Amino acid sequence: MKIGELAKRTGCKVVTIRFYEKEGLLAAPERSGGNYRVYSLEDWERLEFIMHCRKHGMKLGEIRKLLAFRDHPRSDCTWVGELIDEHIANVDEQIKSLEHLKLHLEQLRRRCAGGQDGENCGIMASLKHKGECCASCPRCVVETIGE
Amino acid sequence: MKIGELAKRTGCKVVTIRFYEKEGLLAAPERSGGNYRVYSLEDWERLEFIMHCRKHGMKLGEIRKLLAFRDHPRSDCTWVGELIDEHIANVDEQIKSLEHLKLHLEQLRRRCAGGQDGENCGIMASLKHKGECCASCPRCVVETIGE
DNA sequence: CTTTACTCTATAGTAACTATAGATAGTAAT
DNA sequence: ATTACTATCTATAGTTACTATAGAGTAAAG
Repeated sequence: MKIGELAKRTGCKVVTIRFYEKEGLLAAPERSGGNYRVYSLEDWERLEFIMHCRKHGMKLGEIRKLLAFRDHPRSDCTWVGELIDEHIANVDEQIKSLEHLKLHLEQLRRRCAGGQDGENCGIMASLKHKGECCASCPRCVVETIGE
Repeated sequence: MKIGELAKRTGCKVVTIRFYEKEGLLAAPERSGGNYRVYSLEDWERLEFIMHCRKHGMKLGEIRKLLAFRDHPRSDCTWVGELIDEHIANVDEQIKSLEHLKLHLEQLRRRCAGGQDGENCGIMASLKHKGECCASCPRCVVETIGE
């Protein structure tokens, strides 16, 4: 299987496959007579593993560790669960932060309905100061104190 | 006002201020005898504007446009509101995506309670395939069709 | 006068790719 | 056999918004 076929089967771009090789996530595969990369089914499976990890938002460094564990699966797997826990906490934090941001943006949006010039646009004016909600919403208060 | 003081007043790091200057968001300020940057109150306000935009998740390119508009506020501001709308849509999409990811991660987490080796860890096993939910949850079905 | 803190420039590194240029290989049609 | 087209190869640079580092000059305090 050449790189293009592997790309098609996995949905991973050709350049990205080469990139993963350079990064040491995939081993350098066999080469054909014409110096083309030739992949095995194990390579395919390994790439799928990598891609599923990526879909779960894992970093390449973390995936490297998981692959190493996969290659030498002797020791205790507890850290794997903890890694997932960390990710969940992380994702949670991101969601909260984005929801908060959304509030601010919606508030900002209401400041101008358009059709003004820059001097009279409420959005432009609001971008000079902190949002109105900052004094009252807990997230902003914490951020303000933290400054 | 030297760069350190501006940094303290705004909460923006010294290096970041210099970076914004290099990127053309802040004009190159006056220099003191000893070649130190000297900032005015206008510079301060401009930096605050930039930082508030950043807090709203705007990209430097977008901020550049907003600053240009601020500098020449003749024309119609409608695009500013549309820009905010785009951001809101964007943030919404990110939230949905993260909530979906969280589901997957929680499902993954339940596959192993730890104390196994790599061969018997349900998380490691699950990372070889797509998550269970993929056949039933709308987001995954769409992604699967898209492949 | 020395120490300490601040500032300067220039360069490289971060994450995870993406894009580009130029060369080579394989395949299909003429 | 020639042409055209596609896939592959390598190496390098660009992306975003900073961050880190090195090495040197400046200012303020003791």
